[in-house]
Amino acid sequence: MRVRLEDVARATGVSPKTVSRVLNEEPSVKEATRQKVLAAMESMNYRPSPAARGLAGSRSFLVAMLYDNNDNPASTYLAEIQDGVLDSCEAHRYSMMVCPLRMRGKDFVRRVDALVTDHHIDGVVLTPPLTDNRKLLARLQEHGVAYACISPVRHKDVVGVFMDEQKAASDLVTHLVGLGHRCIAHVVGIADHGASRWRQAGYKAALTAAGLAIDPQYIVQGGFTFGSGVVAARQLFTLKRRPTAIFAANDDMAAGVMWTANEIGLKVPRDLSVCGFDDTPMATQLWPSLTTVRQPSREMGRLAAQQLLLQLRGRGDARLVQIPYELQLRASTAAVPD
Amino acid sequence: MRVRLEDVARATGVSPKTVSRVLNEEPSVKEATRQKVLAAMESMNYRPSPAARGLAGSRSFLVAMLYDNNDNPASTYLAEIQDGVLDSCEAHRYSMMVCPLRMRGKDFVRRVDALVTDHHIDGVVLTPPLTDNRKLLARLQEHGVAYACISPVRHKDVVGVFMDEQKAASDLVTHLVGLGHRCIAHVVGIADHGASRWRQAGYKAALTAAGLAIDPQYIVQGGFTFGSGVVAARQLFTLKRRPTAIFAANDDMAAGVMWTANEIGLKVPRDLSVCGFDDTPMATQLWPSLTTVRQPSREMGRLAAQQLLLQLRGRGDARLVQIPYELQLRASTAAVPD
DNA sequence: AGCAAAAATGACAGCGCTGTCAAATTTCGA
DNA sequence: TCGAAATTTGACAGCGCTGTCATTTTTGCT
Repeated sequence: MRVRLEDVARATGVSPKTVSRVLNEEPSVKEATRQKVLAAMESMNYRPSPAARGLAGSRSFLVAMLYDNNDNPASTYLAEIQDGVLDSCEAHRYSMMVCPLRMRGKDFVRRVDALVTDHHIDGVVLTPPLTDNRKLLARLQEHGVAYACISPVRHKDVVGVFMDEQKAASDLVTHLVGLGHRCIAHVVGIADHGASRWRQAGYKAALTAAGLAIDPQYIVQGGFTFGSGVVAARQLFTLKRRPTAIFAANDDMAAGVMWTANEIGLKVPRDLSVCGFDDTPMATQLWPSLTTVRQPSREMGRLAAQQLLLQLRGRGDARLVQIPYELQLRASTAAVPD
Repeated sequence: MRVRLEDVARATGVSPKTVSRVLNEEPSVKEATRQKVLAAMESMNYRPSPAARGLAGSRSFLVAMLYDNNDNPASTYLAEIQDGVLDSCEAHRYSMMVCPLRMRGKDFVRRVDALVTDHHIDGVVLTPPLTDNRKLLARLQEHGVAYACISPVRHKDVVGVFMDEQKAASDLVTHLVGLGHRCIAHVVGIADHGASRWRQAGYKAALTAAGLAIDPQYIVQGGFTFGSGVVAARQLFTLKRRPTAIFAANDDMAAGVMWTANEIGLKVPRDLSVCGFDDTPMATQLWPSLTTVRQPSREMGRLAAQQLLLQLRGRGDARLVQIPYELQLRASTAAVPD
């Protein structure tokens, strides 16, 4: 029925162990032998049994993508990252599991234990805000499970991928300033997310650099959701000196801001400039199309997984890769008229 | 280190095989024994090794969610279904893998072979348009892999979940007629998708029922993407008798239509009513919010997986579940003024 | 009470691979 | 040319569980 390693061994005239060595790319196999075995594997269409490898060996060739689905119900962001991770996994014949975790709740870390123990996971890709959960990281280390992070807050001794979000946010706000805006508000994301911190810091840095004061009234809390953008915008619109531009910490909230602007009859960008962050598909689908910062989620997923696999396969130095950002200046921002 | 089945057996004073029986919910175990074993498992925090179970037994407790990622790059629709499938899997201690498949290309079916053979997959959840790929279904049957379908075209001998999309579309268009619209256009989805066929059929049925003629000019081809909605709308807007309402076969295309309306200065819903289908998150985030049909993707994923597991666990009759639709009448549709 | 049938349990091999360690082969310097 | 070291290969056990089949215990009936 199934072609087993033993079959390949017999066909090649070597021992099963040698075939195993070839399969696992172990060093001490004579080149001629390796070629013979490889050829036999190919022609017999041999495919190793993950179950057997996992059971017998110390590796499972399984990686998991972990995410917090308290704050992230089925977002495009995660779907794209997942696609990227999958890409890298397939390239190296690893399999991927997706594991939503509810970061709130006591059994959160135990879920990880279960996962890791059950499936013998070799490594995980962590998405924010899991990337900086101390307990989680500690637990993974205890289990000897490697991990790569996407946009982690702490960069020390971490492998993965990140973007200079603060600089990007700063550039974006500087662009608003360049358009003549002086009253620029900011809708903050979920408090303890790195993304919120960096984007807010960038906002402040740009204002300061432009010699503008930072008005606490112009900084309102949001939660990365469309709805929270609506709430924040309503609050901002009641201010006596209404902002002429609003920088929302992500596209969803920016969409909420634009929606609210429409609701009260403000015309974007004539009466109000709006910009977001992430460049989700929605950004180009809104009217007017949204000025934002491109964050290539899929590529980030791919790179993070790539670094993780580098580590797992003992192939040289995995590192924290920086990925460039890109401003997307579109129709939702314009010069302030006077 | 790890708690094994044997450890539980020793602690309980029974043979490993009996513990195995309890684990697999086999019938012939005395209730008292079962309870003892269950208690021991619990207190020892025993978790079976999926690798060992897969290797030794005939089941892997693994299901895969298959989708075609040629036409579906990282959509919310799939992400939600995935969430739902995951829900059901976890409820029954099954694991899930996600498997993008490129339906174009020769090795498409071989990818499935690989998947199934490699991981010994017990069953798969199929999403459109995979649900009706004859070759795929045949191959799965050959492999003895059970499957459940989400919105399959053919309903005969199929397990899974579906909605009466034709009726829903018809209701929606009837609603437009009720608002006084007589020139109602339709943007069709990808040609061979069931969704496209049903929605178009519903459109036609509603017009016919209302005694309105079906004008081929008012039916334009789209591809389920925002961009294709834009293209379709531009085409419709050049017509001498411009439609007063456009029913797009999904929300993405409806968003494209609305975007294009904005582009040429048409005000929705004053100058044009627009409606979509699916009720993606975007529907409420557009301005004006989109009239559409609610399709509970997550619930559908959950139900499909549930039926699949019913089948896998030999628990009675899995079937094709019908799920009710729900019209979401929002701000993008209004009475035609005269 | 006694026996056949049914129910419950156990012994044992083996799923397909890898880790350990020993054996065979090759390489290389003197 | 020979021996020690390095390289390459192989034998074998066992990972944690389940399938098969044998054995023991219980049940139901006369």
